Parts: sequence; structure tokens; C-alpha cells
Amino acid sequence: MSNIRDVAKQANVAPSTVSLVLNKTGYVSAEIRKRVNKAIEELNYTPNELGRNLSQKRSNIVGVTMYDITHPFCNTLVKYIELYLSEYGYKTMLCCTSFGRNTEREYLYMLKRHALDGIIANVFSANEPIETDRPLVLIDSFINENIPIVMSDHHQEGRLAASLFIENGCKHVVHLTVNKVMKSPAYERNNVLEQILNGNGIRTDAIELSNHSRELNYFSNMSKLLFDRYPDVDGIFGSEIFICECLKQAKIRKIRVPDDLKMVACDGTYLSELNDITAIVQPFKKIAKKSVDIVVGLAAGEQISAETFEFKASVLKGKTTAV
Amino acid sequence: MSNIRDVAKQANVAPSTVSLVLNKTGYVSAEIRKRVNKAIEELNYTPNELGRNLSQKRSNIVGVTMYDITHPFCNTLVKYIELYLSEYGYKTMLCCTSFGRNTEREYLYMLKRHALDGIIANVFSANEPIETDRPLVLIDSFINENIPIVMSDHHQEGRLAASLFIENGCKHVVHLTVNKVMKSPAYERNNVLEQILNGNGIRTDAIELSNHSRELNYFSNMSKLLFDRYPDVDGIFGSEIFICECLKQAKIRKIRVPDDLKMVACDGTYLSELNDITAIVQPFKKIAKKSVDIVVGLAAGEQISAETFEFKASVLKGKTTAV
DNA sequence: GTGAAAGCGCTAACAG
DNA sequence: CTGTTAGCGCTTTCAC
Repeated sequence: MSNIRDVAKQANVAPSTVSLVLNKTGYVSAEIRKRVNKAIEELNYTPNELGRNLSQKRSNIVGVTMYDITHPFCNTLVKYIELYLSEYGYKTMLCCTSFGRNTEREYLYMLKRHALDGIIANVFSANEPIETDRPLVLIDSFINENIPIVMSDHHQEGRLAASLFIENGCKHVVHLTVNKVMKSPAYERNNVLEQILNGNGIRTDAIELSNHSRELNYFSNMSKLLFDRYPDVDGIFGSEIFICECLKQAKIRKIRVPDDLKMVACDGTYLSELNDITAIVQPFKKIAKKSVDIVVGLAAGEQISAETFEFKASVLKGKTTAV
Repeated sequence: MSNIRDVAKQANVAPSTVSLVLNKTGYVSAEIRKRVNKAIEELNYTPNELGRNLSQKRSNIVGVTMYDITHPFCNTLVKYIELYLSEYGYKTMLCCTSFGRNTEREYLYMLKRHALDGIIANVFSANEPIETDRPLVLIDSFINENIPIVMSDHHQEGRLAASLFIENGCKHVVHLTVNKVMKSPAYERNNVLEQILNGNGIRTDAIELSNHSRELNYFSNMSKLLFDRYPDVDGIFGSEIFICECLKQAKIRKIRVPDDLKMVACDGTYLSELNDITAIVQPFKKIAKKSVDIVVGLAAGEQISAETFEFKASVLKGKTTAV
């Protein structure tokens, strides 16, 4: 493994000159450039990123923390985050927090240790207070007033969902909510939905998601429970996976969708599209882009105020609603 | 930002002693340890990973290259790879190759530059010859004899699928194949399926996937094409997403599943489970574990022969087959 | 047991 | 324009 000094020696120049040639920063005469490139070729030299990282005090890596990468919401987001980060020359470190590993602290620590230049975090379970002066942006999460947040307009999501159920003439809507302990801003959509529907004389019931389990099995059981507990339900609002399970359950119970039961899913990823589910579609690209812009900006030393950035959602009409 | 020297000065010891305390390597007297820890506390010192990386010539990061993280096959694999890597103390860098970015070379280059300690790669499009003496393992891909490969037993997958169609009494099976240009080892399952079915007097037709597009839209069109071209099809074998599209198409055309049409999907991720699709389930955990073991072993300098490691698949019975 | 010193490979400030 | 020099922060012999 030859290093930059070997190349310099071989080409009869200084290491810094080799560096200049490599990074195309600053001017180097054509002749010297040729000599350096020849030496690089001869020695089969490859610059070592680790040295550069230390010297520049940056890793060019941004961590993206997500609960579970198999969840459509997560992987759709990650897909675009990775794309946009790569446009800035940043690499994406995947930081999963499932499997009962309490890994969020660890990633935060990596940020502190400069192994990461920044973090884009979803589902930060802030059990302990978080203080960091390093680049951090949250998606759909809240820790404190000092950390910027990016998310879809959950208030509007609630309104869109409510409109759908009203237009479809539902009388009794059951909605799945995230666990309140998480204090997720996403809870707002359920609040708004409930409020509007009740205001229109429509009965609503909420089923609260457990704090931990996200297994398919769990959702399957929840869907059974829903139909058992509310036999006259004619509208369901919940996550895509849950709606999928409800679709199966409805088929088993011979409940016709959308004739006798309308369903609306949140998030609206490929899973809704694939199953023809009516959904409130989150503006994934915009959320990803904004998060990336913020974290990259912060990493570049820009002063970015810790605002909350919201983007409008839209409706995907599928076959789980009549109108 | 204080460094290890500041801490040493504060504690009246040498930097190397601080290092010993931090890494719990070697013996340090209780008193000195206490002094060092006090200094660390006082200065709010956090070790800088970049310095350590350079010194140790390793990044503790393994790259995982995948075509598209939203694909169930990819994210299921990545989920377990991330888990197993973390058990070895490695971090996962997500390397996506979609969006028309030709990023595989780039990741390989990162490996060379020691920004990555190893790569677990799926779908390496080896346009150019690949030579690397650094840790690299392939999943479901082939480049040359010198790189270890991990995958499910595609031959057996083909046999399992064939059995299903035979047991279900199919007469005309259409199967979706990966593009032959890719030379994917996964093609074997289609070969075997065809061979066995034909041997049993069952007609087969193949539809070859385009080399690039993986949009839902594309699969939707392919499913229409399939039914248009083969109106008497009574068995379909293909990727989960394709089978989902075929399910939709069958419903539109009022073809009863599984009464008049049986379908079997490959991979068998949560998507099959969620949609009650009969599928050939890949041993994701085993594939992930083996890949991780190999790449970690190689990174540790172990001599690992470039074999092909295959693991048995299994069948998930869903509602797209009768038996 | 602990400290001094050298080095990992690269970059950047500053002369010349 | 190019070379010299001095780090970046940590680890690791090797003396003491």
C-alpha cells in the first residue's frame, strides 16, 4: 500500500503537490501533473480516505435512523434521502433502531465522535434529554425546540381523510393511532379526523397502537379485534399494513369493500398503490429533500433556525372507497 | 473541542495513558484511571473516531449495495444484514444503485480507499472486470470465481415451484424471468421450473423482464400483456410485486384466483404474507448471516475460500393456490 | 505501570 | 506555481 509520500518521491515533487493534483484544487503545471499521474499509475496508488477524513475533520457520512427498514414508510423515505444526500456527495449510513436494540444513543454518540457529519432521524425515542450542537434534523418526531423538524402537514392529512369518509357517507369510523407515549406529531391527523367527523355527527372510535410490536402478526390480531369490537364499522383509517390486514379480514368476514366498508390508509407508499388502497399520500420527496438540505446546511456551518417544516399531503384514490 | 492531549495535560498523564483508559486495553492503576476520568468529565471530552480510524486503518463500516431499498427483497435482506453486522460492531452503509446512477464502481472505490472495510453486494452489474483484494461478498450475483457468493438454492426453488403447479393441476404456466443479460444465478429457478413442467407435459411460456425499469407501472403493464398474450394461462410464477399486479389484473378480468388461476411468487417477503400469496420463501436470515460472517472474516484477515454458499428455500402457502 | 516519541495518510498555510 | 512544514487525533511500540 503506497501513500502520498511514495508518490511524491517517485514523481520528484512534494506530497502537497500530489494532493493538489488529486483534488484538482489549485494550479499545477501540465508537466508536473503528468509526472504525478505517471507515478500514481506506476505505484497503483489509491488515496486513503481515512487520512483525508482526519485532516478535514469530516466523514462525509450522514446517518439516517429509522425504526425498521422493511416498513414502506421508512424505506420510501430512505430511498429519497439517499438519493439527495448522494447529490451533495454524502454517503448514507443506515441506522436501524428495531430488534429491541436501543441504538439511538449510539448513533448520537457517533455523531459526537465525528464518525457522522450529521443525522436525519425518524422516531427518536427521547427518553433522556438530548443535547447536541452537531447537525441533527428530525422527521415526524419531537425532542425539543432546538432541533428542526420536517414532516407532512398532519393537520391537513386529518382533513383530507375526514373529507373522504364524509363524502363516502360513513357513519362509524374506527381509526388506528400511534401510541401516545411516543408523542409523535403524526397523532395530530387522528385528532383532526376525530374532531371533524364528530362535528359531522359521525361516530368515531380509536384503537391505540402498542408502543413496541410492529410484527405483521400484531396488525393481523388488531384487525380481528377491530371487527369483533365494532361489528357495525363502515370506515377504517390506519397505516397501510393495517389496512392490508383489514382487507384480508373483511374478505374472510364477507364484508364488501368498498360497498359496505370504506378504508383509507396513511402514508400512501407503493404498498397502497400495489393494493389499490385509497390513501393520504405523504410528500416523501419533499420531506427527504428538505431534511437533506437542512442537515447538509448545518454540516456546512450554516445557521439554520430550528423551525418545523411542513409539506402538503395528497390523496390517492384506490378501490377501498367508493367516491 | 478538546482532544486526547488536553485530557492528558489536565490529568497530568501521557496521552497514551488516556488511550489505555478509554479503550480498556492494558493495565492502569485505579488512581490514575480516576484522574483521567475526572479530566474527561471536566473537559467534556469525546474521543474522535476519525483519528482512531486513521490510526487503526479501518472504518468499521461495511457497505451494502442494493438496487432499490424499497424492494421487499432488498430491504428484508438489509434489515438482517444490518442486525448481524451490528453484532460484530460494524455499521452499515447503504449503497443504492438505482436512479440510473452508476454507483457500484464508486462504492468499490470507497472500499479501495479504506472508507469501507468491506462490501456485501447484490446486483453487481459487472460491466468491467472487477479486481479487488479487499473484503467483498456477493448475494445472488456473479462476477468471477474469486469472489464468494451467498444465495438461496435456486435449483430447489425451481423444484418447489414446479411441484406446486403440478399439484394444483395447472396446464399452462407463464413465468417471469430476470433479464438474461444480468446473468443472475436466480435465473436457474426459471430453468428448472420450465424443465420439470415441460417434462410433465405442462406448457410454459416465459416473459423476460427488462433490464432497467422496476417501476410499479412497468409491472402493471407486463401483467396486462401477460393476460392479453396468454388468455388460457392458469399458472403464473414471478416476483411478488408482479404477482400483486396480476392479482389486480385478474380481478379486473374476473378471473377467479385460485379457482381458475394459481400464482406463486418468489422471495416470499412480508409482501406475500400481507397479501396471502403462495410463495417460495428465501432464507433471508441465513443469507444475511452468512454474508456478514464472510465479509467480517475477510476484514479480520481470515483466509476464506471463494465458494458459493446456498441455503434451502421453503414454501409459504397462501390463497393464490388451491393446494 | 506509565510516558515519550513516532507514525497512520492527508491537507493547508505559508514561503519562496 | 511548488515545496516545506506543521498539524488533524489517536494508537502503539519501546524505554524507563
